[in-house]
Amino acid sequence: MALEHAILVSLLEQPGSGYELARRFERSIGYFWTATHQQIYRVLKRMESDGLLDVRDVPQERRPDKKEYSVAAPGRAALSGWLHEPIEPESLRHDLAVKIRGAAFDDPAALLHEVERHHRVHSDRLAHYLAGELRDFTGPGAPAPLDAGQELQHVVLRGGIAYERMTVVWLDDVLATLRRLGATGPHI
Amino acid sequence: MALEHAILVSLLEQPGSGYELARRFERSIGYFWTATHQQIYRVLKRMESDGLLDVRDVPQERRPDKKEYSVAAPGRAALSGWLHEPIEPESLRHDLAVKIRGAAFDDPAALLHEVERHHRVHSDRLAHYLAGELRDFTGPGAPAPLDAGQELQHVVLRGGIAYERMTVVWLDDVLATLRRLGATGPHI
DNA sequence: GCTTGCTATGCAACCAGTTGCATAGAACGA
DNA sequence: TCGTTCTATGCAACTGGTTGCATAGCAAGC
Repeated sequence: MALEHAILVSLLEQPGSGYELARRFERSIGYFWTATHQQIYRVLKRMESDGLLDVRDVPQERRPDKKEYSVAAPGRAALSGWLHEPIEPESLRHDLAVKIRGAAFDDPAALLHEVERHHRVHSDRLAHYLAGELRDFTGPGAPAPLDAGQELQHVVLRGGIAYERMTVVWLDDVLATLRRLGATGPHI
Repeated sequence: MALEHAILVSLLEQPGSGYELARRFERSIGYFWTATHQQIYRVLKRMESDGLLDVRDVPQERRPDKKEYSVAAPGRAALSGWLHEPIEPESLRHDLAVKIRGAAFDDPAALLHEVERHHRVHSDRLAHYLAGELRDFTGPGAPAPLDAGQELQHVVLRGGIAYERMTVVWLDDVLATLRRLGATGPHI
């Protein structure tokens, strides 16, 4: 269950509430792990009752109070244990690829709009990541030299950038292929 | 539920038994979707009772009999309907990236073996995909010209190749970063 | 004769994650 | 004043997927 571990890493980097975690999962952590707020609240509750996390009620002005979570010693130990366990290299779950192969049994050209939409989303993500890299790591306002944590965050972000760049190039290839098939003849 | 659709695509490309599907999911379809045999048998049963698939008992010599599934008309219609629906661009679920960020709170150098192992797995997958491409699409024994279905299978395979190639390059980057951190000083 | 491995199918229990819904105070704009 | 958005938390029901286990025939090798 890697959500637990992703939460431990995120809370070690910076303690925060469930709501704040959910927003982080839409941004930086979300580069490589996603979670909804429901899932996060549930797991936080379980982790706290398991003694992995500490909670602190934080009254706030002009907005609802929040519960700030931080990592307790057993949480840190649990993360460390996980880090020393081997994990399976992940495999893809790529719906769009299923669709592309399925298009052979339908109209390939009908997929064009869908693929173009995915192309836009991945281009946007790439631009977003590149802006983040400039802001946090390579731009003039970035800290230099980076500490170990920042170096590791940067190399993970470079992975996200490489993934989005690769995906955009591949989707160009897919679009060209679909157009070629649509132009040269009917489908099966 | 994309497993249903992946099964429909696979059975349209070639009818087969649950066991054969499971092996395909370890190979070509598994480039972009994974499933265990238990999951496949269960879904096949449901799809058949929903009328999406036809079954045929096939007695075999020298090995147990099998049930050969093929796509019925409603199954084809269901696939077509899904192809015309938009889907969400997928997001990553990358455990290793969580580990890498987590290494800041442990010993970065301890991750080296793990990352090297992943590097080997992805290098092997890349070699495997490239061999498949040569065999089925670009080598001397490959059909030419390709039909629409083969063109689409090829473009999906090119996606898998691009993914593995990108991953191998990124893991080189990760290894260099971990070694640099291990060499220059202690962790947090 | 025994073990190992391959083909072939399946059940049962569990777990992670999604979807839909609910609540509630405060700010903000039409 | 009314609807919308943002912060903040949560429950309940469901679904998709994993894990562990079971069965059974046949082939190959020791």
